[in-house]
Amino acid sequence: MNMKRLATMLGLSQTTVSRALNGHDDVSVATRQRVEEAARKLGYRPNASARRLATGRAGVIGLTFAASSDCLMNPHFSEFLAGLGARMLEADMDLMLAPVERGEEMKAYRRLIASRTVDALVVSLPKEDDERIDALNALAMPYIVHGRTLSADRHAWLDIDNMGVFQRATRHLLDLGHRRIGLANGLRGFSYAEQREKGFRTALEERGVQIDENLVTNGEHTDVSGREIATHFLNADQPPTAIVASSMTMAMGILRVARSKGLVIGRDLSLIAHDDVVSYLNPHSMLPSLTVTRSSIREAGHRIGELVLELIEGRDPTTVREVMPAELILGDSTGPVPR
Amino acid sequence: MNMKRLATMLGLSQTTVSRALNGHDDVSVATRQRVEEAARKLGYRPNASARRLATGRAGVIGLTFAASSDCLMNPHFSEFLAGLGARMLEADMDLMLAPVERGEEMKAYRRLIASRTVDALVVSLPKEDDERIDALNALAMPYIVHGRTLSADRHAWLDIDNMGVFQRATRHLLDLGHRRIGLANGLRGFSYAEQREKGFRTALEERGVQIDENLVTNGEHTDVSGREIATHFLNADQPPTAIVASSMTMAMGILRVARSKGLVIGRDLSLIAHDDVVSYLNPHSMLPSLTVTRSSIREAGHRIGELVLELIEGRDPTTVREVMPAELILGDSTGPVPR
DNA sequence: TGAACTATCCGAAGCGCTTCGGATAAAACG
DNA sequence: CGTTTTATCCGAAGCGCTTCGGATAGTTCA
Repeated sequence: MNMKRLATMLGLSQTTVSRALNGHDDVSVATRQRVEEAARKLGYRPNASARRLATGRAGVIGLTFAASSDCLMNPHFSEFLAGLGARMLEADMDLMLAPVERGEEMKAYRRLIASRTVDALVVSLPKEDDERIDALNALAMPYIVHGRTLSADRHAWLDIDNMGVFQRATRHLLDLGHRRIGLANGLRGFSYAEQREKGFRTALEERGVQIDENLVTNGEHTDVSGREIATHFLNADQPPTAIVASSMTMAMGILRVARSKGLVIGRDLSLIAHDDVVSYLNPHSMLPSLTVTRSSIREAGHRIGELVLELIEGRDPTTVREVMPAELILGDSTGPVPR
Repeated sequence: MNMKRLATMLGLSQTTVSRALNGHDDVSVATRQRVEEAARKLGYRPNASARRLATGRAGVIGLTFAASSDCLMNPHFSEFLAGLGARMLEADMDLMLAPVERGEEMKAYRRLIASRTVDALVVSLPKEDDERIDALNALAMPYIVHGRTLSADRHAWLDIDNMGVFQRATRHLLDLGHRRIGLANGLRGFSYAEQREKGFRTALEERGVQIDENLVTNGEHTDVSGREIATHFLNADQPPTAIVASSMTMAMGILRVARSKGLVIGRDLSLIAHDDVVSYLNPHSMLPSLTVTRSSIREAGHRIGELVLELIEGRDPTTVREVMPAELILGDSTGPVPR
């Protein structure tokens, strides 16, 4: 069933049918209803390719995902997607997922853009100095970055205040008297991790606490990585009395190692983790309940959907700069420094 | 840059350019090279919509994902996607993710089909008697089910032997002398969960062990759910001496509760979990290392990609029936029944 | 009452690609 | 040497939609 047939069946021109279905105002109410009813009854759906070809709009936004192993973002990816997808659903748009090899994102972006498959892109996991920005800016395709680069004034972005939130977390530990604090951060290079480290360092510096570089570590957001780091920390000559972790999965690994060493969390060792609010990793279900810095990655996805729609409508990308709130929520995993 | 311009620049007809680029054999090697070179140099990419309109093929396969909260499949979803995506990448095809409200999948399928956005669909999480099968069979669109329904002869599918593998796991526990065995299964209704329960029951029945219905439970694949079930089990008058769990996340919850009750896993309580090989949930990194039934959901995704391509090529769907291997891997979480 | 609007509708071109059915010239054949 | 083949190439139609620029008839206005 295509528009031509529908039109002849109705005794109307294709033009009128098209305009009726698309809500133009030069068609009478009566005919519009007649057309809409017939379309529904006959199950008519415009051919997406034809419409795209004619309008130049795709009704699709694109994002890449690493088809090869992708430990880092996996647990967060689907949460983000769920939020983004919810918003796209409301707007009757689709998500195109382009699988890519790590670091080959631009290839996929170019393909999606050149083949006019998408109306906009969502760029994930930016580095501080991400080469994608320049490349995309040269390409005349709206895009928004989840996170931000050092040249955030040159692209649309939505982020959380990674630096601020880790600074707050570290300060909290300092307030409790801790002086030897370890950082179990995400992988080096990614903007969020660099910002978090900066927050961590700033908090220590502003209190005049000497930073032990052995206590500043990076790893994947996995429990394995958390265990490695915790082992490294706790076997040191002067183990830290508190740890700030970049993800719940890392925190789980840390908890396990601490427990196996007979340490009581919240007394012998304090722990704060960042919680992206992944539904199946609940800090309250941990023992003890974790003190976390929390910001819902799903909500971020939803909001990014909103913004990307505005970008498609022509909003100036450089005006799109949003910081999602992140809060420090106290649990039982932090306590005063043991004497 | 479009094909017309490219053709005139080369002094060729559009036809020849098209045929050269698409590898037809009625164009000389010399011209083909000339065309390919020019296309590369000028960054020409065929407009996807136009090609789709002309060929009727979309170069896209579609799948739905629940935009609302979706605890059950979240952790497995991106793994599956990664496998599927890897295969699609090789074939230069894209994935269209249609966000849907739970249970509204058919709406999305119809939209994707009617608008000719996709060449095939991947159906996830089937129920035993899934209404999508009949609906899709009426729709003349190739699709493959990840899992299978009770009428598996009416659709293409790829699955693991859920029944067999849970039967094996249960038998193993019986061999170790356990008689009170609990099942922490996934949500009722889903085919995989029903099959697993069937395997569990069959193993017990074939040894003449009376089944205590209080020990047959269902829940989401989360650690919270695992904790609830474990609490329920271990507070009972006659707690089970062994548990079979449907996912690693559930197992984590169970471990935690057992530990908090002072039970030593592998001695006081045996535990087997199903492991979909999600990269950030590694049974070896657990303490103790878990005995698991293992089958990589990522590989399943990859294989499904392969099969869906064959379906698009016209392979008879009823000949597509594959069982992925699943193995029982012994760890330290299972041991002889305590006397 | 004739001119100027207004409300509705339509013809036809065009989006960028593929492909059917030739056309042309060179090569092979008897 | 005339006729088939073969190797290359091309014109034009068509995929299903949108939209520009009218066309028609009914209304309104001076």
